[in-house]
Amino acid sequence: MGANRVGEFELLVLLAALRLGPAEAYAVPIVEDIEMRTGRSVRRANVYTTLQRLEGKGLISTWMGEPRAERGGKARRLVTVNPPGVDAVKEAAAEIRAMWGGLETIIGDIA
Amino acid sequence: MGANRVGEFELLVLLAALRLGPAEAYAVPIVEDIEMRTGRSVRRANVYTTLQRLEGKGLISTWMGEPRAERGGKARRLVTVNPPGVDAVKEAAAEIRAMWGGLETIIGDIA
DNA sequence: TGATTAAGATCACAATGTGATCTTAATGTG
DNA sequence: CACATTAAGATCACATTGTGATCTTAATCA
Repeated sequence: MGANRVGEFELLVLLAALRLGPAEAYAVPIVEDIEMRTGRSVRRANVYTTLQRLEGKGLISTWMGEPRAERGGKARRLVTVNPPGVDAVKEAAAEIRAMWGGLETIIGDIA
Repeated sequence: MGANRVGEFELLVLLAALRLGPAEAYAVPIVEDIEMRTGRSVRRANVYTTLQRLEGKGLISTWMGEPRAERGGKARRLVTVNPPGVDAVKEAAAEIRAMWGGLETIIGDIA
């Protein structure tokens, strides 16, 4: 427990991968998901770096998909979140819940 | 907007300082607050490091309190969260809400 | 054949996280 | 009075994570 704490951006990538699902999770839509939801700008390169680190920790697995018959239809590196990755996400959720508790009145419009 | 993104641990320290309030926020209870709520173990030294960095960014201000007539009653370095610090916390809250939205069914027991 | 497009990849450096270690200033005690 | 004890503050180095610059590859289109 707690052995797999992830960084802030790593968590965003895990969440995007979970939302997209194994058939659709690869760097480009991961970038789009994070950008659209948070409004911040994300480099594809940084997603690759992070995917490599997450895979190194065993939190995700990746594999190359099939090339597609479209312009620029290069094979995609698809992503699936492994059970330890899901655990890390759940632990992050628990931590967030614990730390934000009771602050609504102090900060205002958290909820 | 978005200019003051804080790291994961920096955010935990800001939240603890907000919860404790200016009269009670100094390193020792900040450590206790984070440990009790998250269950993770926190070094006082790391809180000092983080307080220095947060103060460097202008997100908090600190000052030395009065020594107390108790054993080990050394002056405490008290902490107050400045308006930019509150903004950073609100931005973090917004980001969390945006990124976690719609994942309840996928992950299970988030809420 | 060369342009265009979608996608993948490496690298270096910056920012943040974290453990080891030490110091200081107060009171208690033999 | 000297020394122990306690609460608190501080510095440092190193590990981990975040991020921009830059380049490559593989597909179709003109």
